Amino acid sequence: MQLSPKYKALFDTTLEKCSLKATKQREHIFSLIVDKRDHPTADEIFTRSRQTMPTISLATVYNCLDTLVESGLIRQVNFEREPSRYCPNLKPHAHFLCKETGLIYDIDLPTALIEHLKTHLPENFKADQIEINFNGSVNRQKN
Amino acid sequence: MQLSPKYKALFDTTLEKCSLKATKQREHIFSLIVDKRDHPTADEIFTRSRQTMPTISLATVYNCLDTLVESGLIRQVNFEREPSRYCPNLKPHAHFLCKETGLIYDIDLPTALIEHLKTHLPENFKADQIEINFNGSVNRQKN
DNA sequence: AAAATTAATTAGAATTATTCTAATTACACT
DNA sequence: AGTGTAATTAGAATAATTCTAATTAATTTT
Repeated sequence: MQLSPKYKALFDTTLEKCSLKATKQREHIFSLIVDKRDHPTADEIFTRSRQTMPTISLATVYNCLDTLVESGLIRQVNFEREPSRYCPNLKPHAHFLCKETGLIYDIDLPTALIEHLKTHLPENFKADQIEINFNGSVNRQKN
Repeated sequence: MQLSPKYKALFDTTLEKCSLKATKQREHIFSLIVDKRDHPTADEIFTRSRQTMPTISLATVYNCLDTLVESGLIRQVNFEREPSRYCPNLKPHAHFLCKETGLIYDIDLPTALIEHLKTHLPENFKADQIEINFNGSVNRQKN
C-alpha cells in the first residue's frame, strides 16, 4: 500500500495537472491497483481498501476510480455485461478475457497498429480512445 | 416487420443448426433489428416490438436477444457501462460511439486486419471473438 | 389424434452494479 | 481562525439485467 517514488510522482503531477486533489483515499486506491495488477472490480477494490483503510466507503471507491480514470492514471476495462475492471497499464494494449478462468490478460500492441486502426475511420471521425477486447480461452500448455 | 426471403432463410437455417426453435417472437425481434439498423437497446427493442406484438414481455425480449446472439444472427455491442445494443451487421467491423450524439456507427474493417490483430496473442491464446470500440466525436462536415 | 416431453414465453420479483442525495469532513486561502 | 470549495460518507435510489415459477406452445411418441 505504499506507492513507489515513481508512481507517487506520476500520481501527484497528474492530479495536479487536472486540478484535482491528491487525497489519501485516491492514493490508497491507486496504490492497490498498481500493486496487484489483476484487473479488480470496484467491489474487490473496496474489500481490499477496507483492510488497511477501514473507514473508506464504496461511494468513495467509485468516486476515486472515476477520478483516476478521468485523469488517465488507470484504465477502465469493460467486458460484456460484467462489472467494470481497472487496469494500471498505460501502455497501448488490448485485453483478453479467458472464458474458462474469468482471468483478464493484457495484450501489448504496437502503437503503430493502434494508429493504423484509426486510418479506417471516415475522415470526419475523431477517436479519443480505442478499446480492443478479445474473448476466448487460454489453453493450458503441456509442461 | 417482414423478413426478406434472404434473411428468413438465414434465420431458419441458423436456428435449425443450433437446435433452437424459430418462434414468432424470435423472428419478430430479429426482423426489427435487421429492419432498423440503429443499434437499439433491449428496452428500445421491447417498445418497438410491443407496437406490433403487444403481448410480448421484456423477459422474452432478453431471452430472444440472447438466443440470437448465441446463434450468431446478431452481435451484442457494449460500450462502457451503457445498456447493451444489438447489431445485425455480421461482416467484420468495429463500432464508433460519438460522445456528442450518442450514435453508434459501424466501421468496416478488412478481415485481414482482424486476423492480424490475433497474431499478437501468445500462442496458447485462442480468441473466439474480438470487439473493437472507438470513442470520440464526429465533426460536422462543412457543407 | 391424444398424451407425454421438452422448450419457450410470460409476469413479476430479485439481483447487481452503479449513481445519486444530502450531510459531514478535510483542505486551501485569506 | 473563518470562509469557500472539493472530497468523502452512508444510505437510498436507479437501471439494466437475470431469475423464478407458472403457463403456453411445439414436437415426439404412443
